[in-house]
Amino acid sequence: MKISDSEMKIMKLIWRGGAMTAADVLDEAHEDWKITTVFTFLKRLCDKGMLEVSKVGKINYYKACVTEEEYKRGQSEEFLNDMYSGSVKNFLAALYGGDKMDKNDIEEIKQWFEEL
Amino acid sequence: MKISDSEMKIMKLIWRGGAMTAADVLDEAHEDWKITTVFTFLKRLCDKGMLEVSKVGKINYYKACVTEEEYKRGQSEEFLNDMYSGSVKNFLAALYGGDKMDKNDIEEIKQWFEEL
DNA sequence: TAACTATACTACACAGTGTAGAATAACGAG
DNA sequence: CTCGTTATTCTACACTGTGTAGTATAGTTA
Repeated sequence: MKISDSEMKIMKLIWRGGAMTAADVLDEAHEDWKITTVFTFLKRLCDKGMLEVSKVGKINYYKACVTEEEYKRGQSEEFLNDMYSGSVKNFLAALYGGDKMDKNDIEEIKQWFEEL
Repeated sequence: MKISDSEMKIMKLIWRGGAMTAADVLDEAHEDWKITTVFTFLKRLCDKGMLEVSKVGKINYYKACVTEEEYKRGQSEEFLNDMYSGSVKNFLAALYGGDKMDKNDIEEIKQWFEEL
């Protein structure tokens, strides 16, 4: 499920800080948003299956349904499928042609593989 | 530069087949497009810097300005930056947590690294 | 019971995309 | 030289996603 930049910003807050109210999000986002704008984003994130609400009294707490790791993994798999027929190796080979992986990166990755 | 699904379909045709006319694209795409629709897509691809036109007589030939490898690499780097602060290692580690990389994939990649 | 607060609902503008009709330009046939 | 044909450009419209927020509502409290 794709989310927009603003939605991502909110997800990051909630992933790092746990369940939050709309007011909390407004406080922590440091964006020039109205509270109603925040509610719109939160609602859309619920619709997209990223958040769920629990009401405590009249207060809505929004908490993540999907972890950051799950989300990123999902996005990564989708990207690999779209772009490289799902092949991690092809992806690495493509990057190797550019300047995205230098000697250091490669050493680091090799080492990481050794440790598996 | 991001391109849409239809635009991507056209780029793939041109990447694989070399410079083409709008009519060629229409023929090869096997989509239910009108010729004017094809011209719209081709124009947008030119505007996005993906194609360039050379006129031979009254006929436009559209050829790629960006190779498939360049495009994919660009997309991949953008993805890595957005999602994993540019770190290939973090990307691999994230996939490792899922089912995207099995033993075979890992062996394959290890081997690829050895050969570098 | 009137104001306040938290939330939900509705709305609008702007960009990107898919779609294509209408206008135009250039060329060849008569 | 004029007209139809062909290749191309221009213009337009609908639909979706996104950012943005005013307005309505319901529950709470002074």
